[in-house]
Amino acid sequence: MASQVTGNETDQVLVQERPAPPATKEELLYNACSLAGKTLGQVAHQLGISIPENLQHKKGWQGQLIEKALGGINSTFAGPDFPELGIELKTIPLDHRGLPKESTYICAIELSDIYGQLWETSLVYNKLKQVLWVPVESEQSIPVAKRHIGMPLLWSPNLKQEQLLKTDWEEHMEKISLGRIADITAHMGNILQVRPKAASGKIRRKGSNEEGETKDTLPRGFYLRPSFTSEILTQHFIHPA
DNA sequence: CCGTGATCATCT
DNA sequence: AGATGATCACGG
Repeated sequence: MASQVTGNETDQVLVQERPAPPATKEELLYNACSLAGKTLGQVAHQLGISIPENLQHKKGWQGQLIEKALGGINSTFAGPDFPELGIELKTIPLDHRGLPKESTYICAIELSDIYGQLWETSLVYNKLKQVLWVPVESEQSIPVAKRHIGMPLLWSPNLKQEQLLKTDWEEHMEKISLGRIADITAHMGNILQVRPKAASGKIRRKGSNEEGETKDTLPRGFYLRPSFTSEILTQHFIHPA
């Protein structure tokens, strides 16, 4: 990986290595643990990345920062961030109580060639079967640079969780395969919801149902509800009430 | 344009 | 306050 020189050279030239992709999950987890307790500002500075005042126009900034810090692939690849390890990286914004502030985006929903898809080979399952959660302090009152990174959690769904995910996914996919994606709202799904995922509400994309018909629809994505990600985190991190 | 990284802005 | 629907930036 390329190294780079940070801006200030008054004391010495600070050369920071862009971490190479980790070879093992132990290495990835170790690296993620070493970020815990640091601020986003510290990590950004080490990587020579400028820090935005707010995330209004930089919505994916934290996620991309942590991804770079851990040597994840930087692309539009529709699969886990660490393909060799089969691990997906997700930063998760926490409020002052330590609870998730937002839903968690999983992936775009295919609108073609969906007939006969199985849960076991779905993109949702492939992304969620092993996730490295990296909590980030995300109260808006805290300047972006001062927000702390928390202890990471390498998680895989347990049987109950996987069953819930599968059930939701199958219900959503059945509607979609019948050409009824427009009928799906974010109210549906116990833990996995379907919400718009586009640059704007005006975007339209061709889809097709099992009869080969096409229609224009607003692109959608799968998201995990905050109540579910909260459950994931609290399984492992006990915090006082 | 599309999929990734997500959070924003508004309504209930 | 919490959730839903809408939106922003970037790389390919």
